[in-house]
Amino acid sequence: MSSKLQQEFFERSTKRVAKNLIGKFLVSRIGSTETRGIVVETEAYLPLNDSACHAAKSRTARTEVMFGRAGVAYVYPIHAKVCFNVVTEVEGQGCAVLIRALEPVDGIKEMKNRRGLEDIRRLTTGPACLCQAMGIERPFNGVDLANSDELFFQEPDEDSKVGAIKSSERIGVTSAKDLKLRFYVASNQYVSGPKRLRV
DNA sequence: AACGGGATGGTT
DNA sequence: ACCATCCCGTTG
Repeated sequence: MSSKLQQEFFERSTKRVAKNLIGKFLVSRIGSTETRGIVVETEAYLPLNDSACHAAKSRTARTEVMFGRAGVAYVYPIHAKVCFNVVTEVEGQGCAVLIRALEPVDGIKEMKNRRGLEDIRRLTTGPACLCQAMGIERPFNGVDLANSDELFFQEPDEDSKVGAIKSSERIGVTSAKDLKLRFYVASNQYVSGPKRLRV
């Protein structure tokens, strides 16, 4: 029987949560539609000494939920889209893990509808893409994922062997470039990547 | 009130 | 390489 990840899972170090979320399911049940994917790429945004973390600059209306309970969704708008994070650590720190890519598992037809395209490789590769595919929109900001039936993480039934996890610099950030806080399944085709595919 | 920069993504 | 798009924090 697969189980919903609880608050304790998220109330740990941000880096550890980012790593441990790899291989878990992300599930959305909106209306009669269920979509599900395996988390294959995350990024940690730390409570201290991380200038790329939204909460590091200021505690404002936008970042308020990052200072709340672990396990709560932080959904923020960017470039007319949204990205989805889960808040980590003990309350009041201001940190979260960004979900950057999923491997689609269930509800692929609905994902295609929401994304308006057929190519399965492009459904959930990228933080804003997966939000659109899963139906995650701004009202999900502040939702407690441990106590929601609409959006939550789930432990896979069996050991869903996901490949080796690697780390790298985070994508798209303009500060704290040196921190290797992106985690991804190296062999997975749904992992996103820097635009510039330089070697 | 206005300004400018994004934890993006799609097109040229 | 370029830019559509729009929200939000900052500044005046």
